[in-house]
Amino acid sequence: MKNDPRTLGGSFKENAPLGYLVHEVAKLMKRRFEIEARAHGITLPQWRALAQIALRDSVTQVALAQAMDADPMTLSGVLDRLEKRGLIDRYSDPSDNRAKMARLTEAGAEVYKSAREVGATMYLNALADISSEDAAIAEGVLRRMRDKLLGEEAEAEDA
Amino acid sequence: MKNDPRTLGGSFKENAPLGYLVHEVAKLMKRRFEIEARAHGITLPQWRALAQIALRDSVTQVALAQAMDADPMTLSGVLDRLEKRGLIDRYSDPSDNRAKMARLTEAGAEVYKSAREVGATMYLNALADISSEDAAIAEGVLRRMRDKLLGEEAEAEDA
DNA sequence: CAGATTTCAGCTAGACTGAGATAA
DNA sequence: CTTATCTCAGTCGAGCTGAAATCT
Repeated sequence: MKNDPRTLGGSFKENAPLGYLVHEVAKLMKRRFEIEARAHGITLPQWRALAQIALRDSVTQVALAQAMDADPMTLSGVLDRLEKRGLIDRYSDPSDNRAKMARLTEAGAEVYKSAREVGATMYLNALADISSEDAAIAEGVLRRMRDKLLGEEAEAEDA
Repeated sequence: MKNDPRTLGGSFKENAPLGYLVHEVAKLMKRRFEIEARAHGITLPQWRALAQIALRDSVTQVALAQAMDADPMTLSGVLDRLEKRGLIDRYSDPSDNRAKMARLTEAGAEVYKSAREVGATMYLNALADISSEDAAIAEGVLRRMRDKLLGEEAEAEDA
């Protein structure tokens, strides 16, 4: 037993504001996903990379890093691990020898597929008994929060 | 420039589902908070620990770990860093010599206060131009997702 | 005795920074 | 020459595991 959610019960947990809830839900989803995906030896960032590659068939690392909102060096590490496990394949961009492209191997495509099922199952389960209207509103709220935060980041960079 | 959100524009970002959005917003809030809080040399988990201690005046590490949904060993590390920075103080529970209690030092209380302002500002800013009705619905949705995920975790432990 | 609480030692993946090679 | 792309080397905080010390 790593942590028993059944013995929590405090006033704080019940009154947690949106910011905390976002954090908590993200943490729980990450943990849950990684437990399920452990059989394939992949983590959430690794799965996100696989998904983005699958979505685009083949990408440069710059594009991948942007899509995943990750540091280029961080991404390099993630791809190293995926490559070592034989899930992806790196080759230099024929139109730009500086750039490297990443694509899924067959094994990678399989892992991606089963991990996607794991993720989808968890996701649908978490959303069960939530009306699609409410889900849509929540989605809109989060989207606006994201855009606001992204905007602030852009501003900070200009300074 | 670590990452430029202004050059993203892809179909995925615009259609990201709730699960992804939760993850993205959590990541952005974490990053933003840590940039602002760097002056005090604290991270998000450290701030969360400070907040939970402040909220309760003094706590055992077991209780803290539960409140933060963290591993006891992970928490021990977080507290080590806070103690080394002189922000908290550890002493053994007079009623149980195995347990150690943590409480804020004066410096810790100050850091907590200013970090709370940073967090609150960021939070209010992110929620600007979102109606309180929508925010309440989003809160409810996230709360249900959290409870569902917690429930699944409890089930998994029983197996 | 069993069980709770903390910590030690050690591991991993991720997120950074600064610097450098290489190519556009 | 300047800029972009990736990687090396190194650091850090976080999150684990297994095992031990200590106390109830």
